[in-house]
Amino acid sequence: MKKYNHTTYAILGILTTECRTGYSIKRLIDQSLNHFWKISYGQIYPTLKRMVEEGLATVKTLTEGGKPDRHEYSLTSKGEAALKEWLEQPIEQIPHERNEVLLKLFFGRHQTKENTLLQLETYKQKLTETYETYQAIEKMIKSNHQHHEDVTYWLLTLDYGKRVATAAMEWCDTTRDYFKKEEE
Amino acid sequence: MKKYNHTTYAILGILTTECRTGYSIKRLIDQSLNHFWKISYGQIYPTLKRMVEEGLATVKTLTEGGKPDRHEYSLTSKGEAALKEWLEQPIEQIPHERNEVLLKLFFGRHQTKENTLLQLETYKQKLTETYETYQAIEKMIKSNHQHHEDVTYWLLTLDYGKRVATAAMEWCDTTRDYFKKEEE
DNA sequence: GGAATCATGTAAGTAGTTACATGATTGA
DNA sequence: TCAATCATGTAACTACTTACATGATTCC
Repeated sequence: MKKYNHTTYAILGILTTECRTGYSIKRLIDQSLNHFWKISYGQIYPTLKRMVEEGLATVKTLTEGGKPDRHEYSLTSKGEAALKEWLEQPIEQIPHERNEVLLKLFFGRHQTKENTLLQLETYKQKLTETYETYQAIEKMIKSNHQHHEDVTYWLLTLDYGKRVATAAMEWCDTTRDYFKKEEE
Repeated sequence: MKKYNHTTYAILGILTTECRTGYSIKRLIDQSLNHFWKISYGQIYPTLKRMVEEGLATVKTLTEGGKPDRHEYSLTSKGEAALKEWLEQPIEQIPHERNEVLLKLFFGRHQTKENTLLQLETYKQKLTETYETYQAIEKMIKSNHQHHEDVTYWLLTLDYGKRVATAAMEWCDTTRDYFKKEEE
């Protein structure tokens, strides 16, 4: 079967929920997948168009006076099959993260200790905020039972985010202590 | 001061080591930064060219019969200043990882349990390999004392990679157990 | 009255990958 | 003799972001 890009698969998956428009797809991503998958309108709208051309989805245009036309997308059986096929495919590569903090630390010899410590503080601060966002999302998902069939899976992805963030925060602490000890 | 892209800063940093050519920059990245920063020749060569145009580096061309000309790059004081300035800048955003395994799990309702378990197994397998690679890099860095001034920093970035990989592996185990229990 | 939400999309630009092209030397 | 290493680079392509443009409704 033909291969599509990641954005297409992400949208195929989202169209299995009750999200039907580009706008609501964006909202779902921002609210629930944002910790491991971001996407912009500049990708969503052209991708939706292409998906219809490819026969993965159909579109119904609802015209209302004044407002822009509302485009409601639905999966075709071809779309469903493509999603299933992708889900069954084991991943080829683990994601390679690009980490700016580590890049700066890598060249740490050219910085002052104070600056390195500041970088670590900032990073930990951001990680803490991220962690709190995860907890907020978790709360929201749990209280909003509309999609109860998906909830378990969604929470598992959040658990991943929390664990990784925790490990990163612990690294920040250990590394900070290391530099503090060196200062003495 | 003018802002440059991440690739430029990465290369500025590497030019503080004894790497002087596009080829050896690529090698250093593959051997030591690969766990959080990848880069291809298609980026390195055009970036080096631009860096010379911008006055961040100078180039000396060494012609030898037969072989392609060897281009040796050196930082200018402007280049050093740009690197220092970037190092002092605290990061604005933590890296947003795109994780295909999580994306598939997010739509796990449309998969069989067996398939989800298989995905987790594959992911854990890859993480294990990654972890082992980190240990191999660590060994290599420790035994190769040429760059001893940088070694501490390089090892810290590896520690990060190991911790995060460990957390991810633990998540794999917990999640697997969760699905195994459900099966009963 | 003004911000937020709903709703669409495009154009220009940046970033990055992959495949291709070339060819000498060194070591097993 | 064959693979690996050294060494350069470009062209085509894919992916993604940001800024822009439009405008009604709803809530504070």
